[in-house]
Amino acid sequence: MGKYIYEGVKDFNLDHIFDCGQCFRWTRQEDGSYTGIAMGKPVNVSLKESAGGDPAGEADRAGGRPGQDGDRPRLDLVIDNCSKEDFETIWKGYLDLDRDYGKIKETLAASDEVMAKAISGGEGIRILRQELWETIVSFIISQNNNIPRIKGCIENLARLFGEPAGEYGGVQFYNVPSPEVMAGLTAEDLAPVRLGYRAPYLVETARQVMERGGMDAVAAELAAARTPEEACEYLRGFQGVGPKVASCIALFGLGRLEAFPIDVWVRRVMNRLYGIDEKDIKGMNAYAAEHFGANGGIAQQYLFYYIRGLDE
DNA sequence: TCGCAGGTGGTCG
DNA sequence: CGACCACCTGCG
Repeated sequence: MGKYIYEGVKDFNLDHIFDCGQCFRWTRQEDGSYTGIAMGKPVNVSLKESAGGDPAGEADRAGGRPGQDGDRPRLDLVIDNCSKEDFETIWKGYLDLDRDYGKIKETLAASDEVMAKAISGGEGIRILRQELWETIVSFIISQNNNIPRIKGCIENLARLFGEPAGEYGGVQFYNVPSPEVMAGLTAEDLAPVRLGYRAPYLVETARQVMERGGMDAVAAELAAARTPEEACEYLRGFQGVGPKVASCIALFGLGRLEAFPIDVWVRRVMNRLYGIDEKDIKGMNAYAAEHFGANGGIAQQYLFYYIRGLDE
């Protein structure tokens, strides 16, 4: 399979998207592209600048007017190992390409001065629309853990217990094992994955999914939830899923863009930039609901990327 | 060595 | 309820 090229992509930065903690199965290559797997398809994603002078993103960052092309530089998105059909059915949705992030950024920046600054640090973020089960597994693993180890655990889990998903660049890829498979395992079986105390959480959650009729049934119940709070309440019924993990699943696995996951980084940034007490989770949720509204999850990503940039 | 890393579950008061 | 605290593991 060859390359698929999506011409004229805007508000799209590979590092902002794949290195902001929302996903764990993508690896940065030496050339700045990312190789990874989603929906059982391994691909490489890169950007190519077509003719034009200015550095990418400047026009948008300064509050550029959408709809005006002018002599703005054009950026093409290149997906290698991707057919036109795969692009239409998988990657367009996964990469959230149909959403107008320029407009969202304008809205967020207009209502909040701090956010205007945060956006300029991660202006190319997009919320990936990830698979539900993989998102549940990933964020249960993420608790009290660091990103390199989270990635390692997920790779181990896929390699040792998942189905082969084809090869790319000389590397064999594997899918995260299904709830059916994981429900049949024990925490002991999972020892080589090095999940620590999270292993029994995953096994129990897989069993709970099966008890509820499998992943499709769970997804249907979650789709019926009117609000992200309702979805989170349901998700918190799973072992190892607390408020933060539930919120991440709602945002990244269900596409509930209002969800506003509050982790240690967001707590820090909300305290440092808005003066809200670090323990006042309720206050932070209220602030997000009022100022960020339907775009809470996207705002959270800008804040997250921003504070990480400040600390590094 | 010991603390810490994108929290959660269990136990108290 | 809200405030603690242990917890697998690997790294600095």
